[in-house]
Amino acid sequence: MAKLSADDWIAAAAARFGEHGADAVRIEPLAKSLGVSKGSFYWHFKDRAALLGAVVDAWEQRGTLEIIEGVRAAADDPADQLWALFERTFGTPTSVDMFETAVRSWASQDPHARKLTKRVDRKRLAFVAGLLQAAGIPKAEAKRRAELLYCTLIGEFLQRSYGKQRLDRGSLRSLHRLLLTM
Amino acid sequence: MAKLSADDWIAAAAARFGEHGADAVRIEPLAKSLGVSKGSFYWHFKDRAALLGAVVDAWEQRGTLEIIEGVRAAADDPADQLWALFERTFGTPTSVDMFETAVRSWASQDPHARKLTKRVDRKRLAFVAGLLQAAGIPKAEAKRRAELLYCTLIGEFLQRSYGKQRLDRGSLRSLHRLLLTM
DNA sequence: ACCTGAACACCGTTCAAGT
DNA sequence: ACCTGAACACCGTTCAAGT
Repeated sequence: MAKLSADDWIAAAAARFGEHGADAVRIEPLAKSLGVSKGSFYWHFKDRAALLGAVVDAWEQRGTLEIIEGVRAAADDPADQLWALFERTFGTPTSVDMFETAVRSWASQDPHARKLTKRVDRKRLAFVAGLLQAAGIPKAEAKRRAELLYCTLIGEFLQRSYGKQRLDRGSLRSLHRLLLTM
Repeated sequence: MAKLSADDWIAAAAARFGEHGADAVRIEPLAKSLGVSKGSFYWHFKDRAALLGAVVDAWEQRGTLEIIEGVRAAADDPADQLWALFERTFGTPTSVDMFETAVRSWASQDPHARKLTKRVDRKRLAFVAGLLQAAGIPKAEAKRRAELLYCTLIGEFLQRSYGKQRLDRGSLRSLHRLLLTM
């Protein structure tokens, strides 16, 4: 039997976290699925909170930059970039948006997740506001619309977690048009 | 010592549910705070799931109609009604919007909460779509905008739970204007 | 460096017994 | 009709001991 690393625990925990929330991350079942005793967990982590902390840390890494880079590469025109952003966010796979929702629920309970989530939100908001400005919306209004758009996305994620259908192409087109209205 | 009714348990559970989510609703601490043994809980409810079921049932009663009535009474002009709706939803007290978020997280885990939340969402969406139609937006577009608005509200609630500032008057005004754009 | 096994605390659930 | 107290299972956490 190969020995486990902290990363093995984080990967297993992240899977459960994304599917069923922070609460479904339990040491004993995790240990069983990894084929070790639950006691061995405490060699890798101080406690359950430390494991959850590592899970959200890993999310911050990949959650912020990937999409931004993708959007920049996809188009030059700001209106097209906004559409590319829609495709990458509203069109994200279920596993990703479940994770987004799980972090936010957890952020309401846990100070570390809270600080980290706010940082992620701030970066994304700045990016979207910049994009709207580039499309000709005045700065103050661009900030407001960025915040509205971000709320819409987060709300869509949460509602999908209990079975709402994705926003269809028509709704996204309406949103695109409204956000760029002068 | 006065004996307890099922409603006493529901009230105590609803308070914890709204503040810290379904997960914070634990029988033993609840029993302690009510001054009885945890065993007595099982005279009133089949199990923990039944208690949570009763908590969300109570929410459905008051969560759907109160606001709709209030909005209808507040104004006659559809645009003014939309604004009255904003005040009653984006301006809701923290306890209410925490509860809204908690139900939705719970709905992703629990079939009963899921069915019930979808029913509540459907009723509210129909009301908002009707309101936008009355304001002159064509039916199909009114539906799309209602869904977008509802996403925005739910997203705002979730983000507030981890400390985001409320949308300010300026943002709400922008949203109001965009939703009524022809 | 990584793991086991036993121990203890906390909480969900059951149930026989109490008033 | 409503509650207690003891019992058991499950899981978080600790720790001495193993390799």
